Amino acid sequence: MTRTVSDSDSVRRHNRGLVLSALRMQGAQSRTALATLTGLSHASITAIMSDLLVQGLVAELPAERPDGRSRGRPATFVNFERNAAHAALFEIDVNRARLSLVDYGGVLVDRIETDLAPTTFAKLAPSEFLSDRLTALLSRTPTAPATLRRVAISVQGILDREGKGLRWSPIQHLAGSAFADELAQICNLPVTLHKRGRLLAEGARWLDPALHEASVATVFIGSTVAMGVTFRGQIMGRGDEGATEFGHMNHMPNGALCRCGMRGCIEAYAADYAVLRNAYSVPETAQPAPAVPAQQYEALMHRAEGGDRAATYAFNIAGRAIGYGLSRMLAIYDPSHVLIVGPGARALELMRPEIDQAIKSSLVGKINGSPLIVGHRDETEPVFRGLLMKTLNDIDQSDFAPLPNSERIGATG
Amino acid sequence: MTRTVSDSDSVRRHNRGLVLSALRMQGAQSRTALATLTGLSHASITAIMSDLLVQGLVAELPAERPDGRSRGRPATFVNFERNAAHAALFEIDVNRARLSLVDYGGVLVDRIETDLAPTTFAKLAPSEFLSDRLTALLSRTPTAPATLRRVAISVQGILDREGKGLRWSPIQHLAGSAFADELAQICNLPVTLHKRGRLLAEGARWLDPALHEASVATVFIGSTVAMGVTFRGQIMGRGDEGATEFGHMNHMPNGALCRCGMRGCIEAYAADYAVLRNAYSVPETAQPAPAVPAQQYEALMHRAEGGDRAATYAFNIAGRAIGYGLSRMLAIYDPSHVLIVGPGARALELMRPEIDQAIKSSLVGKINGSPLIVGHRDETEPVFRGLLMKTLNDIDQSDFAPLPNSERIGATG
DNA sequence: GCATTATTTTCAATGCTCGAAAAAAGAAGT
DNA sequence: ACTTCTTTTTTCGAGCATTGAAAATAATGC
Repeated sequence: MTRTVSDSDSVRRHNRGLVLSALRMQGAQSRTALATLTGLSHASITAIMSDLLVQGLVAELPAERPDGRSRGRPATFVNFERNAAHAALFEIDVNRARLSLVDYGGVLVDRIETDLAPTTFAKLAPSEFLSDRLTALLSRTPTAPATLRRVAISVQGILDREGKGLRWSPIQHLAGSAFADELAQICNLPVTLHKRGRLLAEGARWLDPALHEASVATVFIGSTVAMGVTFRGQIMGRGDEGATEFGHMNHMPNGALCRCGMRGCIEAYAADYAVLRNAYSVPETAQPAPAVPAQQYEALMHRAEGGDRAATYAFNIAGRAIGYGLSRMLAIYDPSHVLIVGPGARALELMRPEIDQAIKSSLVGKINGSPLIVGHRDETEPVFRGLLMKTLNDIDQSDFAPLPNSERIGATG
Repeated sequence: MTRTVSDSDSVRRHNRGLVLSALRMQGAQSRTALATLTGLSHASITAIMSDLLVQGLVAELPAERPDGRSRGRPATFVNFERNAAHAALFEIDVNRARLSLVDYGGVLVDRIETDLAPTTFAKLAPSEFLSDRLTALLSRTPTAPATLRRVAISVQGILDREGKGLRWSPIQHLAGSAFADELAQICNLPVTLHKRGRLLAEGARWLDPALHEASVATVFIGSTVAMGVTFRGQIMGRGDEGATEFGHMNHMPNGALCRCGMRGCIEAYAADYAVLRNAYSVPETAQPAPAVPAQQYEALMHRAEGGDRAATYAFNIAGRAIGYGLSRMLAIYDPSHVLIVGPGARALELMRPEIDQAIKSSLVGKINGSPLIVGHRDETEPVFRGLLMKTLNDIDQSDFAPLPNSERIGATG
């Protein structure tokens, strides 16, 4: 038990949340449309909507449609009031950090990019770096600081069980620092930490409406291998924040050396550096290259597509590792779709035969059939999109779903 | 969106559910205790309770405690009315079927066991077999048929995505038959199908109150290898009914021959027949033994405990397969506890070193640390317990949570 | 027998939802 | 230009479940 709520105020709160997420998902809507989307009565929509309008969270759009051909009273559309809130979104990668300012309507307002060196965080405390970047960004948009409600950070690595810090990260000198909490102290705002793979799953939901309620595993293949999983539209993984660690799932006991220092990880067979290593017959126990230029990886794909034996072999190995990883995942959880994103998505067809075969060699894959495996171009946008939508959704539900203008809620008798 | 409810009746429904599950979990309680357990007000408990009493779902216990020393008005305890409902629970195993009649209080009323031959379901349609057994059971308890509300069936194998039928099963001639639906037709009752591994997880929740809200992977090791997983008290796996297929997760590409016909499954290294095969240096591609007598398996454990090389080796191999399986699972989902049950639980200490090492060789295992792995004696009871509690809970929530004595619910305006 | 103590019920108030009817705002027809 | 039609949105009256506080209940202790 334990959880339990007073349930009464929670109904209203829940319904507000329903309205907000309908708007979030479908964009500007008329009240009538919202009633059918949420299943609430028109009367309730009117009530909830007038609250939202008073609070300035949504605004009525100016009447449009001068193009005739609508019979009755024209609908007035409502949508998010863009200035109702802002969020700052960090995407921290191995060699780059990107900070985006977005408004409550989900529109990108401003953006700063910063290169990262392996030593950056050795010299400068991560929280200082972040607050510095944040200050720089905010100074350029005078109106934003007042309405900034969240700082969200995308990172790679393994989060602790509370999702508060990194236990391990491929980004040098980042693990072990409580930078999220520190930044929250400094800027006095909620700071949330998100595993990149998880945001991939969140982003995939918004890429294609058909996937929004489906069960999807989104696999990123590039300089790392990552995965995020949704189950009927819900993000899976431990906690709200933990996430799957597909890239470092073991593929072969005592196998190839991975960047993480362990051996036999899927990443050590399928990431760009692994393909490179195998294409050039470098021993699989050799230290992984620190970074692989995009052109070099692309060139390998071309060679393989052109029939080059060594390159083809390397992609076969990669496909095999991905395939067995998927087949092992299918044993625990089987999605209807697998989305391959990132630079490696372009090499999907080179890997597909081995992937298919690996899946077919497992009982679940054979019996239930393989999920639909599709590649998706967009390399980095799914992560940004995921971060954006997750953060806005969080503001909707946590900040704006309660607040019925007076403070005490519920029956007072 | 899409789901959405009218919310209003759903509040009442939800709170009734809260009361019922508090009772289910904690046993007989006073109203005051229920108020604190559910977080509802005393007034609401009174209202809900009087409904439940009128409907005959719960009953007040006769005042007890003649032993003095209680100051104020003595509490009257309420508990489930045992005859409010009955459920019939089938546990179908490879060589045995067990049918139990239980009442709404969770008490075992009657039980029939039947041996199964590999040809049983070739000669007799599964649904006929089941309805025959059911008739036999019900004929012995005249009062039960009237209040029978559910038939629940535990099976092994792979369920289809809807959880309506078996796609594959180690039980001969069972897959492909729509016996659940057919039985539902015959006896005109809801018939639910449950994967055994999943019930294991359900059962584990009830074994130890501390585990009820924890994240636990329960692994059965015996003639098969199965797993069920809970996440903060919620059963995981696809759908409500699908489940994890740990035993047939691939361990080694192209590895040992499994009973399922595939190669390299964990089961093919860790089930009793696999240990036997390895202990006697039978090639791992040899056809698995159809059944291993319990004594023979026990004897192997004794030999290994006594230091016998071949037996120790076999259990090491088993531990390795289990360990890598767990390590791979940890990448996707990491529970705080792993419960090992079944005959193989007795061999846990023989396997533990290899399990530990496999987990430590993966990044997540190394960084986050190994979950707490404990063995649990009870061989078969967790499954029964899981089937029992899941079915009763289902009756609570689905049948008894609505029904506010008149039919139309909600505001009527 | 009366005060004390703990459990349970009663009571009045509150706030949410809903359905139906009314109002609003144009388009179409004459 | 005015009425009729159509669709959207608001208003209104009612029902329900919840809650906190107060009252009732049922023993024990002195």
